[in-house]
Amino acid sequence: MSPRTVDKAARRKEILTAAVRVFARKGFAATRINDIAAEAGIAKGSVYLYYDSRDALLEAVFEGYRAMSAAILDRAVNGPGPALERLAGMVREVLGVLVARREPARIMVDLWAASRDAAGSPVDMAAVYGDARAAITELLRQAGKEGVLREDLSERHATVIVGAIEGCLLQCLVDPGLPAAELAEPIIQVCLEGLRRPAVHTPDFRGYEPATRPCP
Amino acid sequence: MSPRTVDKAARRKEILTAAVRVFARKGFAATRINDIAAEAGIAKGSVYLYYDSRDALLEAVFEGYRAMSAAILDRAVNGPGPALERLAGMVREVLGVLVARREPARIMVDLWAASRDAAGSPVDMAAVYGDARAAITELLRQAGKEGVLREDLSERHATVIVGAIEGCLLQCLVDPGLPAAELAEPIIQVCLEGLRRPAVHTPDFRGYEPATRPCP
DNA sequence: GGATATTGACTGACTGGTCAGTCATAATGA
DNA sequence: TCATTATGACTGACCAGTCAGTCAATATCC
Repeated sequence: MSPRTVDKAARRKEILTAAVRVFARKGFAATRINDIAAEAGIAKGSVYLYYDSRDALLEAVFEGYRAMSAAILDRAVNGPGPALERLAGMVREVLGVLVARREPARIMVDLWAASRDAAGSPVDMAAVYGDARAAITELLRQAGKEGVLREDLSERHATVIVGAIEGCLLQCLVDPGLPAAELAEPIIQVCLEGLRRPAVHTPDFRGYEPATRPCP
Repeated sequence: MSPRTVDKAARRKEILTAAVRVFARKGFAATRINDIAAEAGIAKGSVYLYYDSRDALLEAVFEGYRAMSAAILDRAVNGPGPALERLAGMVREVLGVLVARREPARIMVDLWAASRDAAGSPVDMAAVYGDARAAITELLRQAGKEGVLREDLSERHATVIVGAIEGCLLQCLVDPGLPAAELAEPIIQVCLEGLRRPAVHTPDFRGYEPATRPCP
């Protein structure tokens, strides 16, 4: 190589990219530092010139994921247009990412498991889910202002929406036969129809109140 | 006769119970056979008198979970009463199990990750999710017969419901601050309201058709 | 009863292998 | 030359699984 002329930041990124590829292929637990070094085309010792430890590498992978997640949420919360359309768009985007690049999502499961190990784990899944809940709670607040929601909503409902998205992702990961792309619309249908302001006339026609619109 | 006989099956179960406790406490990856032996109050070597390997123990834990899961689903599918009420009851039961005994669910995440490792893993999460989807698809079919559902439903919607339940479970596991018990009703609200036959009068009052019920 | 033999559940030190992380040495360009 | 970067053999810790040996409970015989 060319000592003194290497771009440290670029090299760090190369290693990180290699690590993501190997993690996705073999799973975090089964990945050896040697595998990552080989994937990056360098020696094992060199990995340690750029990352202090295996855990530091894990943390970097996690941060990359979290940044991607945060970007998607941010665009949904602060974007233009009606809030519910942004929510629907976000669901489509998340499922789309899964279809386009399975690695990030696949790795998340390993991170999940890895985070269980030590108390001082660098991977804080609670924060990731917390961010997602906060974003969707905000979207629901915006939609509420727009007057398109039922009025008995709480943050619990945001939890359910986050859960529906995450749960569908997991199923798609476990079972590659599931059509991830085609789940976006059912998710939107189930969630949003359940969130829209109920019709004055309830679905089963009990409680029909003709007096609210007197006949001419 | 044999000089001394122990109840092999009972001892197997003791070890399994100990394993579940340790897995729940430390996570599967971080659990040593020694830990399990200590928890069961026996020596390490004795564990191998009852289970061939660490993986065999993992498989037994998984089968126990799957049996519990299957029992809940079976009761919902074949129980008495309207299908949607059984569906709602099942959601309450699943969340209730999480509240009462966090271990089984917690372990599932580890099993999830463990299943990623080898191709010949004893843990088949795809089958677990597949069973759940099949059960809920059947519940929706029953509910459809009862005439209480929208008519454009597919198995995809069952996937969303499974996902919502599973996703909420995960969030509760990661973040013990979340009130698992209080999520059952929001899940039911979001899912079922999204599934019921839409009112003739759409929520935004466009398409209002007073002619359907003529004034006296 | 009690002396002796038999059984098999149980033990834990040991083995063989794995792997994260280290460091002495080499290579390279300024 | 010399500072910087790269290397890969090496180390020490760790752990799943083994197996030769222990011992308490039972069986059998006198």
